[in-house]
Amino acid sequence: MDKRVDARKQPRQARSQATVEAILVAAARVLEREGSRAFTTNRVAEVAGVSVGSLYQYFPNKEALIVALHDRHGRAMHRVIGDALADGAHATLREAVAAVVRGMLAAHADEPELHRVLEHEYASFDERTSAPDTGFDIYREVRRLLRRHAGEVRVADRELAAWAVAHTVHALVHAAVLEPPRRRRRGALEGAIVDVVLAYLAVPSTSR
Amino acid sequence: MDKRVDARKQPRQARSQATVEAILVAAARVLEREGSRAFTTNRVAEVAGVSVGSLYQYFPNKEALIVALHDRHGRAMHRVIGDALADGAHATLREAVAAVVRGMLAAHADEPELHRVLEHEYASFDERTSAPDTGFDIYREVRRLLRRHAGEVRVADRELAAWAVAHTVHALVHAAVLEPPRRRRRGALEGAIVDVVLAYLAVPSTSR
Amino acid sequence: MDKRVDARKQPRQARSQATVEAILVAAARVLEREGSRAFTTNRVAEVAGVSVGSLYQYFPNKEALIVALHDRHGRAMHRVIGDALADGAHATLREAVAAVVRGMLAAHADEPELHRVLEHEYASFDERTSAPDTGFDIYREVRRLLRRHAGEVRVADRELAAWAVAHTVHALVHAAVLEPPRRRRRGALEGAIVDVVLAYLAVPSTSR
Amino acid sequence: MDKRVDARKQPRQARSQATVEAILVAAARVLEREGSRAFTTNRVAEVAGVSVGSLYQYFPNKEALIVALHDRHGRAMHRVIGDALADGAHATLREAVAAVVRGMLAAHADEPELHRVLEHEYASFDERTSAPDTGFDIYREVRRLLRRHAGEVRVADRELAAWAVAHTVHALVHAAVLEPPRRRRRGALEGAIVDVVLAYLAVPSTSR
DNA sequence: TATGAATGAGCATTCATTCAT
DNA sequence: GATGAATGAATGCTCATTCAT
Repeated sequence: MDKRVDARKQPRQARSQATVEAILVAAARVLEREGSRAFTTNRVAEVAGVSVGSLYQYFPNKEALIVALHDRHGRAMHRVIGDALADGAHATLREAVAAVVRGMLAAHADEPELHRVLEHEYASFDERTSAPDTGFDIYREVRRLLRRHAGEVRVADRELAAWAVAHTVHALVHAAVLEPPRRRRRGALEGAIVDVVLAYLAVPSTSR
Repeated sequence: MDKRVDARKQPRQARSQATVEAILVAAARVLEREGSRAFTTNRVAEVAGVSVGSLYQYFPNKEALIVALHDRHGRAMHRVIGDALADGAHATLREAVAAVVRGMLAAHADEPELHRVLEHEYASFDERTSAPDTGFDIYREVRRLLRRHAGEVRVADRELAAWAVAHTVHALVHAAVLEPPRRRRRGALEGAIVDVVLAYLAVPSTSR
Repeated sequence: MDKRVDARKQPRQARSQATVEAILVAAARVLEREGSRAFTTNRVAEVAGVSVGSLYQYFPNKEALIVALHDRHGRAMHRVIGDALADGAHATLREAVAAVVRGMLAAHADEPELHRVLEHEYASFDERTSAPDTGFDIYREVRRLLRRHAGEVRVADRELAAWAVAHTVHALVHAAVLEPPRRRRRGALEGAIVDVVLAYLAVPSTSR
Repeated sequence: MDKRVDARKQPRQARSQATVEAILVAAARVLEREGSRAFTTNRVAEVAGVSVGSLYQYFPNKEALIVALHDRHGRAMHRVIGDALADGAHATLREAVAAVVRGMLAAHADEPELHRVLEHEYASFDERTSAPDTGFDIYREVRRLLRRHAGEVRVADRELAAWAVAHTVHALVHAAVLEPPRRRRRGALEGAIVDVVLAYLAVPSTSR
């Protein structure tokens, strides 16, 4: 029996939407500033300025909060990448990748802790919980990116490359905001991330 | 006031050492197979076949188990890298990196879930917990690697490169055992990881 | 870092106040009838007919129960003494002391065991516990008493006398309800206590 | 079924006696310096420099430690009073009482905390525990004192007076070492205690 | 709808006591 | 006798969730 994690009901009135919004903002705030230990439904409700009961009116359980936040973040990333791939937005692969990296860094800069915690909480759900796919398939996005700039991509196995690039960018963006090397500006980190990706994509892969 | 997480007492008798070992094995097993939610001291003791009391005889609290496991893993990784860098072990940078990647993949293959969970639990400790540094500084290792093969390294900022490489390898190794792309063998993933690293290190970085 | 022992939240609704009251009554009952060993938060909640959770809603920890009970008792004693010292209440020192002793005996008669246990538990708090002063300073009360009836008091060191009287009355009242001598009625004990105090205060103290 | 609290076995060899002694000294030390919370059999054994097993060789359970310490203290008090009442030791009642008070103060001065804690622990034993009477009956002692100096005693009910005196002295001696008034020397406290007792005994009691 | 008091299963941790060595 | 590793029942406390008002 799967546990429901989708929002309990769609808020239709403006007031309800405001409540849902307040709860999600509070959830993110608690996760970011107080850590996952403090992330209790009562605390979130308190920070949101509503009662626990109201929280449960819109979210069937605690996990639903995580799912909602995760989903939001996924959509934001989707937008970032979509913008970078918009028709005619960027002439070269490097420019496109740079745009994506810049967008992701910006999206993670404000609440770095949040995204690390979110990721783990989301991953540690019971198998029984059917975390609905948010419709954001990063693979697809990266594949689109590689296809669109196929001329500049030398790697033989494009699917494998998409896997490597997706995980590399994700990890380096997180590292950039959570454990940046001493004394480097964000621009330098952005450059390094782009370099890693570009060097890989531009050079013919080892015969194997 | 820091929370102690170091081992409570050094087991001297053979019996005690066996107990400590059983507890750590059980802790890893629970984390791997039952997830962090099931990771309770009572459950760990049960799986280890000892009483909770015995667990607390050697570990001052639950976090100490995480620290011990994390520490063990850190030492193992240290060994893997150390071996790959041993004098005359590998002639080229590619061979050295491949050896490291192969060793890390092997070390993560058996209990992939464990390492993901471990990482998060370790990271989510309170500030108050003084997690002792395990003495394993991956930066230093990577820097050593780059220095030793300086001739093959083109990147201008070697420190920044060490940061990028360390995080990239770490992330891709984890991804390889946790979310591998469909139908690729481990050898192919190893190759891709090495390619990402090598391409980056071998190509002159963007002026920036 | 002090341990908080003050009430966690002020009960506002009538229902909450009833709960708090039930918990305190249960706490006193358990202490009195089952002893300090049985004084567990679960037991108190059970006797109060509420869940442990409710107990913790109003008392941050077990010690807070002791503090609350101690505080209550202190206020009651304060009232007893205050009444005995009210303007024009008693013409002579003997009458005033007798009124105080009578009031204290009455206040301790119902739950003698409770007050003994309470006293020890309260005294045995960790240094770290910041037991708030209940505002009941018996010294001050006794000093007031002696000052008001200064004409009948012969002791040279009035401060010292206050110390002696306070501790004597306290001890004898407790002894009267906990370990009374065989076959004496309460009136006789009251008389003896008053005699001890009066004789001391009325007779010029030894030169020393 | 009563719980045994008497010493488990009489140590006959010198070594055993030394062990028992070490354990009791350690018990007193822990109670005095670390409080009743820290008073665990393991801690006592550790401080005594023996193993828990050895502790249980001589004391059937934790309570037996309390009983033994209580017993020791009782015997010491008995000796103090006995000395003060020895034939021809003191000519007047005041001198005898002063000797008793001085002896008791001295006996409590070193480990004041110990005696407070001891008293409560001893009192809070389960009914089921048959704490053996140590043979020290303070009433008898005080009655002997009053009888011997009958000429100076004016109180009508000598039994009642013994009760009052015994409890008063006990309480004031404890208060003198635990909560002495500011700036008074021990001599002054001793004087005050003697004054309280003497004034009471010397003055004809109220008709009642 | 909103509230927040109430619930109680569950978890980390302690400690008196035993017993194999 | 002595040791100290092992035991496990018991305790203080938390927090997701419910439901009467």
